[in-house]
Amino acid sequence: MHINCNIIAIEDILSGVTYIDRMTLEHDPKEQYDLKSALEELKRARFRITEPRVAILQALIANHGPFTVEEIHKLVTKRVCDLVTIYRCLASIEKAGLIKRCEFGDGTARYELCEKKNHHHHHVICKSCKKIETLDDCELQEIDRFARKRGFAQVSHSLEFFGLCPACK
Amino acid sequence: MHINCNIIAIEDILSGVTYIDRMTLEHDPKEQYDLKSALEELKRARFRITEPRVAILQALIANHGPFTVEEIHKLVTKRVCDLVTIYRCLASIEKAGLIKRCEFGDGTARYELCEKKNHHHHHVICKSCKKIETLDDCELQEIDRFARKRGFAQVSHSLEFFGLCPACK
DNA sequence: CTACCTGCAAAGACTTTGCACGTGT
DNA sequence: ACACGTGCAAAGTCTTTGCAGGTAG
Repeated sequence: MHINCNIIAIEDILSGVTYIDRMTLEHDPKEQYDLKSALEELKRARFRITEPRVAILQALIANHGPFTVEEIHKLVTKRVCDLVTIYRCLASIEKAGLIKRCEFGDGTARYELCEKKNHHHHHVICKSCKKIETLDDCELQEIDRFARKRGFAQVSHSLEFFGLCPACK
Repeated sequence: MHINCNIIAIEDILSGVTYIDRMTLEHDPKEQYDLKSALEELKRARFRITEPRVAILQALIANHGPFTVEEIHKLVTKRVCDLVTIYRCLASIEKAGLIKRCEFGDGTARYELCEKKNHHHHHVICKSCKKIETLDDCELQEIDRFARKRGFAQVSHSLEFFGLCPACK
């Protein structure tokens, strides 16, 4: 298959978009998937390697999200595929365990690349400019005990912080 | 104004609805608003006391949520007002600080009565039966420090747990 | 070759908005 | 009296689904 590398610079696309902070785009990639290993994961999960899927993975590897479906569609250049295909591909890629769907209470889902060995983190969202920052090493590994104490199994959680970022204060 | 007390028993309405656990309906009401003080709050926030608003508050006082807009509409009996009015009333009542909007990542907002003096809590949601339980006294009062360390002000957070409840295990 | 994937169009679910009429204060 | 609230209808936003044609393995 010929992979048409239609990924364009996120700065060009998102110019004027305030709620994605440039800061978050530079992210320590030490645990991130590269394209090769991501495609291997996709294959292992019995999904086919198609141009839209490769383009989405490239976009999410090159730019640190989370991004809405629309944003991802713009990132891969609308020419690559239809918006509906982005929805469907994101669903498959999520099933393969490569990306994670986040909800921040604004009624729109966002996706971001998982890190290898499933190291998870939380977000801080500015109430004013909507910038999303990532909290690494949040020291909350044991937080699920609150649910386990209630007899729940297979516990996971979603934790998002909202506030005014230094610039908006 | 004549307040038509059209609230009917939640058991009658929600019969067969699995995702609202009966358990959560019996909730220690020590810090809950009663109708009188809730209406006073509404008045203080410059909102008018209307039949739909009274009915919604009665429903939320009598039944421990969180509930979707549709569920609240059923709780107050569809006769009281249109679904659109429920949306608008919930927005006003939330602005008055009496109820809280929650999002659990299924694309549907839910509302629940606040407790007086703003004592907040978190939820545990069963991945299988979708039952929502409330975690009181979660010992996480200091959790906002994670965001404050990043220079954020006016920090709040949303924390939801997902897992398999004892019955579904 | 065949099951899986995609494009296009349409529908679905939830929520918001416009406007005329009604009501609380 | 008049600003605020409501009903009905319509539109808006995000997401899912159906079906015919296309493609990876």
